[in-house]
Amino acid sequence: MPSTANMGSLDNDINQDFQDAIDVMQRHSEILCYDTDIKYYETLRSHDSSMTYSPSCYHSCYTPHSGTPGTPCEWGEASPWSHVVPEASPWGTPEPPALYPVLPERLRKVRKKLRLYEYLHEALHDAAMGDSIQWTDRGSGTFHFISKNKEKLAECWGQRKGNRKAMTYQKMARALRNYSRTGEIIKVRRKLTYQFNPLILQRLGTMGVSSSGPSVQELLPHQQVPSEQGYYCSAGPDWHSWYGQYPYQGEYDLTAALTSPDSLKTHVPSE
DNA sequence: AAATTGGGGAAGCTCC
DNA sequence: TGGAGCTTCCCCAATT
Repeated sequence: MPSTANMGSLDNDINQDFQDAIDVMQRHSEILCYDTDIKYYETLRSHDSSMTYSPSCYHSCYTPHSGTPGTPCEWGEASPWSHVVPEASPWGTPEPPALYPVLPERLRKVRKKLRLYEYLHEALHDAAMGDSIQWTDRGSGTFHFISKNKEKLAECWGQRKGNRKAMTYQKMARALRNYSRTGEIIKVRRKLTYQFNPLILQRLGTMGVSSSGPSVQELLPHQQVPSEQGYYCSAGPDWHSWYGQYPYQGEYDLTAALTSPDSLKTHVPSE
């Protein structure tokens, strides 16, 4: 098990990196609208006005009690979940406003499309989705799907995206496997279990469910994340130290994969 | 043995 | 118009 001191050091490093990244993003990024969310809301509203909306199935842009359906949520707002299911947050209280930095009006106009890993992170904080997806070890970003209801989560994801056909767990898992190559999420060798990249987790935790943040590659431009590399080492040497710190490390055959010359010549985090 | 889960190739679609 | 990020289909292997 990792020492608390080491983890704290890593946290500090990551926090500093993310602060820098966020500063840059706030200066340069254009945030694009979740048009698919709006479309989904419109679909729901037209089909079933009595439907109970889960914030994971129907994104927070609609606040049932506010009387402003379809209004895109703004970054300056507190947790959107707090409108819908105030008790749902695992933190016990609505998200502190600090987690949703107030951005200039110009930057709030539009946001990028929601990405799957963002949706999953969102679902993990949604009590209504607790029967479909749960944290295995929140500290390490490990989560698992509940076998019985995993299809429900997938369906919600498909609805949220406005897919032509119904999303299934199989298809969602296929998308998740693609994350193995880019490093956002990897498969844990445990049934229905996956793990967020800690940097992604940190960004999601810092910025709520925004999708405008940098990719792993953007965050770690000095790292090589070649798709040709093995699936467990796809995110480079930082993952080596990362796995060294969290549970399930013994379930990975990482040693061989991560000790290749290529994987070691890049960034190795200081303690 | 059957069902479930995991994995990947490949083509297609939508959005930026 | 090209690339990213899925989505969809299909097939097969491994695990339960």
